[in-house]
This record gives sequence, C-alpha cells and structure tokens, in this order.
Amino acid sequence: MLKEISIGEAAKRSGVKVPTIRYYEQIGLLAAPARTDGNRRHYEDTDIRRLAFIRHARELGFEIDAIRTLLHLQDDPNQPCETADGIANARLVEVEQRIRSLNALKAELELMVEGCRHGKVGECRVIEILADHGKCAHPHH
Amino acid sequence: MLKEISIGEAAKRSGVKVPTIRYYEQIGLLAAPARTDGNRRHYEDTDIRRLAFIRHARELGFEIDAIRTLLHLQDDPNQPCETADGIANARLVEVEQRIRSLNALKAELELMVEGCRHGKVGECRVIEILADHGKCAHPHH
DNA sequence: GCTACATGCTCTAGTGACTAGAGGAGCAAG
DNA sequence: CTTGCTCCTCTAGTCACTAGAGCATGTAGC
Repeated sequence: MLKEISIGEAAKRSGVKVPTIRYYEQIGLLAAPARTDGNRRHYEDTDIRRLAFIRHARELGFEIDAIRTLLHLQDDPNQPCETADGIANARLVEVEQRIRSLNALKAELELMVEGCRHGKVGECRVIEILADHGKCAHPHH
Repeated sequence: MLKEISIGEAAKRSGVKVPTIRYYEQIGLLAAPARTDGNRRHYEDTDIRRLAFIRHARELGFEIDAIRTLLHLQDDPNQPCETADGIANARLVEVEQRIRSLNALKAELELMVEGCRHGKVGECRVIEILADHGKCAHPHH
C-alpha cells in the first residue's frame, strides 16, 4: 500500500513551505485534501504536481491570480491556449521592461560607487546622485 | 513673499503622492512640517529635495531603512562616506544578481511563448513548462 | 456673501503573498 | 512512558503603501 503524503513530505517534494501550502488551501488555490483519523492533511501525487506548478510559476513572477487562471486552463485541456499564451506574453513584456530599468540602475550605481573617492559625504556621489535626479547617467526611469 | 508649498504642490514637485508624503512623515522619514492657521502642512524647498531624494532612492530599489541611513548621512556631511558607499555597493551586487536571474527568466518565457502553437491547452508549452521544471531552459532558479 | 467643488485633515482598514508565534494535539522511537 | 518532532487552528505581523469614511478649509465664479 502507498504511504500517505503528509504536509511536511508534500513541502519537501514540491518545494513549497508548509505554512504556504496551508495558505494556498485557504485562498482556494489548492483543494482541501483528505484528512487522516488524527485530522492531518494527506496529499496525492496530483497535489504535489499542482504545488510544483504553482511554485514554478511564482518563481517566474506570475501573480496568484494569473496562476489561478493557468490552473483552470490546465484542468480543462481542450480549451484553446491563447489565454495561457497571453498571460505568459504579458509577463514577458514586464520582465523585459524590468531588465531595461535595472540596467539603467546598474549603470547609475556603478557611477556612484566609482565616483565615491572614500572622502567625506559632502563630496560623495552616492548622496549627490540620489539627491539630484538630473545627475543620473540614464535619467529615464 | 514666497508662496507656501501645500502638500499637493509638494507632491507635484517631488513626484511623491500626497498620501505617501503623509506616510513618510508618520514613519519619521520626513520631519513634520509647519502648519498654516487652518492646520495644513506647508513645506520648504529642502523638504521637496528630501522627498525627491527618497523617491529616487525608492525607484532604485533601496529599502526605507537604507534610505533612512542615507538621509542621516546627508544630514551630517562630515561623516566618512564609507557607509553610503557600502549601501550602494551592496545594492549593486543585488541588482546584478537580479538582472542575471531575470535574463534566465526571459529566456524561459520566450521558450514558452514561442513553443505555444496556438493549439489546445493539452499541447501548450506554457502549461507544460510550468508543470515540469525539468523542461526549463535555465533550471537554476 | 453664497455656492460649488477641490483640496486638505485624521483615522481606520485593506492590499499581496506570505511569515511568525501561541497554544495545543498526535505520533513514532527509545 | 516520556521525549521530541510534526501537525493542528487561530491571530497578528511584515513592507510600503493605498483606499475610503467623514469632516474642515480654501478658492473661484456669480
């Protein structure tokens, strides 16, 4: 007979922490599992896969609501995948934007650190650049 | 005589929203300004600069606590700027790390979107990749 | 002076996505 | 049988705001 999967075991296998699993159940992202006699949750393999799916999507920066939609799609494999495609595309655009602004920021931070000649704060470029946005190398953020 | 700067005007000039300015006052990031007869806040140019400083630092991803430290440094320009330099440097390392992981993520999202042939969800790569981490292009996240 | 209406005030509560802790029960090993 | 781990529920806290209620004040047109 199969050993039942406890919440701790589910956490280990899926990479989602125990309180987070309970939280996902609470917000309806994961169905409430069956309980043992002692009122403990026990999970099936499908639950583990669902949790891994959620974890992966969270790591990719998808919001819970987007994940909810993706999970609905997954549950009904005959739907056209345009919705999923759209969600992933929107996220891609976001990520590209974020990379651009982080690159601008990196240039600026390098300028700051480089400009700091370890003197007094009065001549420190970190403070100076932060105080005056006009001194930014890339002022478009 | 100078026109007094209202909170709304301060918001416009600094780029920090009105409720956020009040919030910054509440958490002690910005000193409580003088009030008019009618109990309205009015600001000085130094306050506007401080707000712009905060806004800029927030955009650069500095946390409020780091900003608080930077502001203390700014208030006392005879301190060595190593502390400010250290904060900026730590932030630079973070930003570089974040750019790297976002690039990995971008690759993965592109793979997903590209792989989606606008068919049914059953064969959708977006769903598939999310469900199985092993399919990632860059599995190191 | 009167009437709108914008802007300001304080206060409380809500957001997202968890995380931490209290206080107790169940369970396996020695 | 006791020790210690995992589990249970419940509430409250985190960060950096944001939203809204219910009032007071200021300003522009008539």
